[in-house]
Amino acid sequence: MSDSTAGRRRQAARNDETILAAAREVFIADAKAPMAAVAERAGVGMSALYRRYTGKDDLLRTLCHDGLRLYIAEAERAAAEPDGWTAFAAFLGAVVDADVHSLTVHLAGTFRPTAEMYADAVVAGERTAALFDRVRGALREGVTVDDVSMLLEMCAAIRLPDPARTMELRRRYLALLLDGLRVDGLLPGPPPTGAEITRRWRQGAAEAGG
Amino acid sequence: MSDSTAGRRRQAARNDETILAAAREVFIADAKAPMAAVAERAGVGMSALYRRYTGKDDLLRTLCHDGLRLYIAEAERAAAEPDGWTAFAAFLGAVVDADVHSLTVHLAGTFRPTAEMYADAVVAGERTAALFDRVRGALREGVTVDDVSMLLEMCAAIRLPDPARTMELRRRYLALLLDGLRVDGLLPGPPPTGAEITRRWRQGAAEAGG
DNA sequence: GCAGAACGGAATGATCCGTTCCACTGTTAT
DNA sequence: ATAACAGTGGAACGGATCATTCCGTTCTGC
Repeated sequence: MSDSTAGRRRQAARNDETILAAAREVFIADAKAPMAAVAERAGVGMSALYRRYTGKDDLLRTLCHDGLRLYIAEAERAAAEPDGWTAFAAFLGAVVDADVHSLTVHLAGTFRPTAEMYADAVVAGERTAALFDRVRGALREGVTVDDVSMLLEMCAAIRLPDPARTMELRRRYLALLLDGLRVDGLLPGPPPTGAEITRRWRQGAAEAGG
Repeated sequence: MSDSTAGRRRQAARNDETILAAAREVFIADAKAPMAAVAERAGVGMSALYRRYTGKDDLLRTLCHDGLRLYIAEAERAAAEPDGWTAFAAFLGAVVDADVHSLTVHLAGTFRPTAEMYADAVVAGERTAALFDRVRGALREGVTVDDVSMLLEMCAAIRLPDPARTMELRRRYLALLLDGLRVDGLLPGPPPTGAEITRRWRQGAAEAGG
């Protein structure tokens, strides 16, 4: 084999990446897209998909897990930042930009999560909490780390046909939310509970709304 | 006919309301719910639905138009309030509580809108602008009325299995957003354009994200 | 009683989609 | 060379989901 540029092996290796990237794009744009859409976007046939993944579940799980790992990686990268608020804001910005939410929460519930994925979800929660603790003093009373999940959800709801414009607007409203977090005064209603947040990771959570 | 309580006519008249209410509940919970789900929720058969509406489109259009009218009604009710900020906040609260967004924006694009609906959408925009103008002075620089649509979209994204809890949390984050609107300082990125907002009312806007 | 409005719910027909299958193409090892 | 095969494209299959229609029934208004 060595390095023949157009070898079958080479093509296959390149397809590994191509397919994953195509799947990410397609499922970020529409969580319920058909497998054929992924094949078309990647410019490959169905066989190329099913040779690599045992089924749609498998592909979705992979994508979701990758998103989770990205989330953790961004949290750890941000943690290195000396200023707590900068770290917190940069982390949220990165997560919003990468549309991690569409890759994780919106895909979870579609398949049975791995034990490993569940463990990583726990880690993600811990990393978030660590960043959150560093800014707690700057935030208004009564705000909890579980509120952060909801803020991310809200940002993910901003969705326009143009991805670049979507990112721009999400940043705009993320800034608005972050400013809101530092205003004085109690917010109405109890914050979300941990159970309300993690429920999404259990299988069977029906998609609602469209 | 007159007033016999259990007459077929009476039952039919009551079904008019029952079906509409059931449809509202069902389609708020899931914009893509099947007609059978509406029938079941209403406790009627399919015939009762198709006797009243020529098809699913017709029912959806009716629901959507009702939502639009509710939006306008709430805007006009709020306009009577002497204090501008109170009016603005009360209006947004009412719209969020009624989940008007799920009834209008999320349903639009599923069918071809009536000319009358389009006209009402314009009126809705005017009423919103009128309320907005009264608070513009209190808001941070660069915020436009089109931002308001996006804030409503963000609130609508908060969605839990329990409707009461959903309302509670939406109120919480609406308060956060409103506070954020009054912080000093420019927000990043240009605000949404009117075209970006009204695009949803034209037919063919594919649902994205799930 | 009778004509028919109103109804419940099963049957229909179309569409969509995950998955499988098969013929084909280059590659590799002998 | 050439056999054996990994890798592939894309058509075909089978199940599921739905909007809509249809038919037999019930009850009202006269």
